[in-house]
Amino acid sequence: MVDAVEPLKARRIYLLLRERILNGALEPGSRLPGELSIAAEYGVSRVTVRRALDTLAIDGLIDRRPGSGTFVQENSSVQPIVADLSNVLSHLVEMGRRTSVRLLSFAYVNPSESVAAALGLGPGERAQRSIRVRLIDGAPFSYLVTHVPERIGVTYSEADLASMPLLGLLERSGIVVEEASQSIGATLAGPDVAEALALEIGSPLLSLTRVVWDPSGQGVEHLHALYRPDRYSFHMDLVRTGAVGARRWNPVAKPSTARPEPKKRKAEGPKSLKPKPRPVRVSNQRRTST
Amino acid sequence: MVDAVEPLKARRIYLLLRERILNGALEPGSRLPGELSIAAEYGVSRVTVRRALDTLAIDGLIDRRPGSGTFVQENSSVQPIVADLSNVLSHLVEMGRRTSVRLLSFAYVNPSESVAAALGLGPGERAQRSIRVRLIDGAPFSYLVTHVPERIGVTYSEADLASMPLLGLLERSGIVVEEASQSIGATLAGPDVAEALALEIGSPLLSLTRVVWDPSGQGVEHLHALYRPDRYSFHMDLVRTGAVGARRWNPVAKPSTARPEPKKRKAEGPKSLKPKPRPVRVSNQRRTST
DNA sequence: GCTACCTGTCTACCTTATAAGACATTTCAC
DNA sequence: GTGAAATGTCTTATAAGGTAGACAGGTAGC
Repeated sequence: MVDAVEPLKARRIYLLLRERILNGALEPGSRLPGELSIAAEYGVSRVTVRRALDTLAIDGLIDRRPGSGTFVQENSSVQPIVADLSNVLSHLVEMGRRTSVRLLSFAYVNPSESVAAALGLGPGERAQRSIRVRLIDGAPFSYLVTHVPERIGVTYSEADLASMPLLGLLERSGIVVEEASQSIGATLAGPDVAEALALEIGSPLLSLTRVVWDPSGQGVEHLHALYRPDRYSFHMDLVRTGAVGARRWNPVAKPSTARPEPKKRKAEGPKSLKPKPRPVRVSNQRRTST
Repeated sequence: MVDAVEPLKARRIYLLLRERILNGALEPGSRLPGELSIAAEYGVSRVTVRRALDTLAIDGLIDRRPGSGTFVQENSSVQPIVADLSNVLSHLVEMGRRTSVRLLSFAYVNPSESVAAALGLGPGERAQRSIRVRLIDGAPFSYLVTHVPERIGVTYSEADLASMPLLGLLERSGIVVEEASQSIGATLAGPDVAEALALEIGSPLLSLTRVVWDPSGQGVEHLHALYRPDRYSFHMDLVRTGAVGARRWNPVAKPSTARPEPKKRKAEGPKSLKPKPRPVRVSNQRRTST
């Protein structure tokens, strides 16, 4: 990694500005505040801001014009892959893009206490741990650490894992996968993950932890996944249900068809991670067709 | 702001050790190598190692015993609030905890292009923008930026917004809220958000963007929410449905009763009864800074 | 042309991180 | 008890990151 290692504050500001540019909060073509304004905003000196801007310029994210200002490059906003939460597995195929997997690690280990508890393993019981990185069009976007009870893990090989989704392997082995529970959070990239995902240390990551059970309530898979938010985000559609006073949102069970591929990409500037500001009338269509 | 942000090498070592602790490579209760050994291992001075260990101690991940050694803490994980995705609004009340709201900003503005597009506003059409911070037991955990079309925003007052949920206000005003679309990602805390959430600049945040429509397909609310992942995370239970070859996950429609927070952590014993795939809370992710 | 504001560049100075030790104190195995 | 090894607490010195300000030169609005 070329790294260039800017010091702390400069790097932090670099990451923050980069984030705002990539997710569209700073619209392409627009002018950044002056270096002195940025310095004041973040409470640092102008030199430090300039170091951050230097790196952004190297990245090709900004265009600095002496006398005029610093501008966000036009093409710098990126549309992340969108994973529909109700259809977690098949979305990648639907996107019609090429994904591949790199298997970083494969071993039988004594799992940590939290993993053992989640899977319902007894003390001393081992688990197969694998670490994989998923790439789309050659670019890594997820870092997956899975634990599977040893007795289940032995039903497939390391080579299998490098070429097939884990859930598919489990089902091929006759494991019935029925229920799962997952939570979503955020964290920062540590050294290993940063390198695997081609990120700077300290970059933000989406974090997903999922435990999968078979019908008997026996844990069959523990997944800890980290996603690059600029390349991957979760999406879901909701409908409002329930009587007045007890209303709540329920997820829409969508058919597993592909989402209409976005044709244009300009200017949408998805605030944070909004995948596609989604044509407003779509809800109309769906409603009438339902 | 207490964090003191260790510098480069110390931070790198902190992150490395932290990762090894969190993913179980360093077993809870076990002793770390001596400070001098660690220093030699990473090629830094002992002072630097000690700084990293200081931070780990503040995080509660290690226990330093003079003369004896440094040990990995047994558990001590902070449980964040858990928001069930299918019941996003009411979970806070269900938790039986006191939440309050601080209204930071309230104004009618010209929305950014992306917000205008999401809400279906015409050019020049204004929107009411409010910025609120939610606190639980006095501790801030979310930063909410909402945009509402001006014609709808005028149906309630600034004081209303400071005391009632926005969706409640909308429904009180006769707006029928029917569909929504949201996506979840991760980002870094900028200066204003960091201050509002009592975080360091550059801390990781969960990001949620939601657009709500009425039955006619007209956008009524655009929400951009940022959550402290150490205090708030999303959770969902899933079931596997569909025929072989077209299987996918579907969310479980749960009754809106409160979930007893599972404090158990051990093997769960005989789980012959399958009906309750109770979420075994996995303390995978931990706060990273603050 | 005048002016205000921007980036580019440089200098001098201060603060902090890191290194490399010395030394005290505690713990634990023997 | 003794001694090895661990953390806690200093010191001194060097390196690196960050600050503050001045100044040159370009650009654009008036």
